[in-house]
Amino acid sequence: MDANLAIPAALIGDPVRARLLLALMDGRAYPAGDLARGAGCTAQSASNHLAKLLEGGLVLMQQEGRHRYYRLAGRDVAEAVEALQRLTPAPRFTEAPRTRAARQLRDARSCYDHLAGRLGVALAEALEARGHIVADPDNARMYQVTPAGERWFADFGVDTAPTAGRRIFARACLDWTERRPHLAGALGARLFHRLFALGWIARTEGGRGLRLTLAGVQGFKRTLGVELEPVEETHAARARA
Amino acid sequence: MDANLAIPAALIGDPVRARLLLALMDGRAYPAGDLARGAGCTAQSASNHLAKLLEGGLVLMQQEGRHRYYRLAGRDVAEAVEALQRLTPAPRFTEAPRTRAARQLRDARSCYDHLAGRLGVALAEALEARGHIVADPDNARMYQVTPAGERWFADFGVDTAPTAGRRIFARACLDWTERRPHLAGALGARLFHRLFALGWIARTEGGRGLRLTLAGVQGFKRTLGVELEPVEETHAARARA
DNA sequence: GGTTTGTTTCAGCCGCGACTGAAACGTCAG
DNA sequence: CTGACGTTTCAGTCGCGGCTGAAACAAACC
Repeated sequence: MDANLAIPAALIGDPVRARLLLALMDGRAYPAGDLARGAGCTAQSASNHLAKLLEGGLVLMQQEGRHRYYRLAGRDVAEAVEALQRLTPAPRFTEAPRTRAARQLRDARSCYDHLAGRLGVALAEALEARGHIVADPDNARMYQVTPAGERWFADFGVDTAPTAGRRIFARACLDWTERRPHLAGALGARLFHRLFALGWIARTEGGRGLRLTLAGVQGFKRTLGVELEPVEETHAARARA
Repeated sequence: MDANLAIPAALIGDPVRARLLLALMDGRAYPAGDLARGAGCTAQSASNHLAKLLEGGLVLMQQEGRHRYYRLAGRDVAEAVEALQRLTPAPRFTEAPRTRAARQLRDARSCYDHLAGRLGVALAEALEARGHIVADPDNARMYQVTPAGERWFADFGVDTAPTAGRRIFARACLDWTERRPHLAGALGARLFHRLFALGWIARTEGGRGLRLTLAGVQGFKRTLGVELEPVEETHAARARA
């Protein structure tokens, strides 16, 4: 009956730790140094904070050679972070992010195990516009897959059979930058992996974000009739090309 | 892109503020002094903390004479608190709460706008055992209402029409003390109000909890065939009777 | 083996924020 | 008006916890 929820809340309540957790929100595992850079703090500081997060059970760690990879402890942690994000006031007249990396992150990123950012929102809205998914009238946080949508997903190579793990199937996850929903849940995760397998999206070089490839631009145009712009590449990647 | 989720998290991260928020989790409004007593802190301390919660937008305040009533700012706040509660380690071999008030709270309480505690879990399990609701196979956090359930709810005086507000209809809310789901969402809220209107449950005197009345014991036996024990009354209420 | 890199540990400093007692303020009752 | 009550404000103290630089430690590379 005690207020032990204050423990995880206080862990998330430190700005540096919050940034570390946000950097981990894509569900992947990163070495401590990368996270320190991503959170904009020194290595000692990150190490200290990550140790606290580890002890608090919010992250997991596995040692791999001389690297220590940290990742979110589970979906519950990601959902708590999202729930807290929803309590922040919406940035109504926000300016465009200055750095290219920040812009990439706004444009397209992975959110634990599905697609997020402007691309994620655009995809969900395209699917909805084409009648493949509809917002659940009873539940603002869910999509329903229409019969036409079932066929589209099947053609696209995404299984729409209910999940065995009793996981939310087609969740409408409120995008933290766009403040509009994108497709999450088991269906969102499957679609994300399929897009990856098709080469329509790719991890950005060094960055935390995702990149819509030229194949993706053409693919989305063909299958959904939606015009998207390829995400700008980094200097390094452009130089190499 | 900044980590402003740290602000609400830090607000919840203080043990006293967390207790204040837990005391408000039933969704009702309480004067500051009551909350101070409930959280076990001085009036000054509570006032200070409540001012911070107010500024952070986690609670709302309305002045009524010389009282200032505080209540949760909305469902989002309650859901964030619940999400954080899920990150706390489950008390596996917890001892029975010592005080009568704490025991009442464990037995039956309201969780923002629906029934929780042992009674809430027992009710959800009875509804599930009778086949009125089933756990959604695709979504661990949702119930589905069966055709038989539709009839039962209608007979009981609870409307099962989808909600206009696009709110989650039959949510399975993980009970924080029992660690098992109870019925939440719009359907849970309607059922809660109906139970209240029928006089099957009542607010405890002075406490934060709920009381299963004798009418409730008989009613649950008759309509669901489930044997429940009336929640013990307080000394004061017993003396008055 | 020596060096470099990734990461943690340690000790010290420093500042934010929570707690306390006293006092002020507003409202209601007589 | 006076007193009581609920609540907030203020000033002061104090301790927890984050930051920093230096050093230790471990693994990999030459």
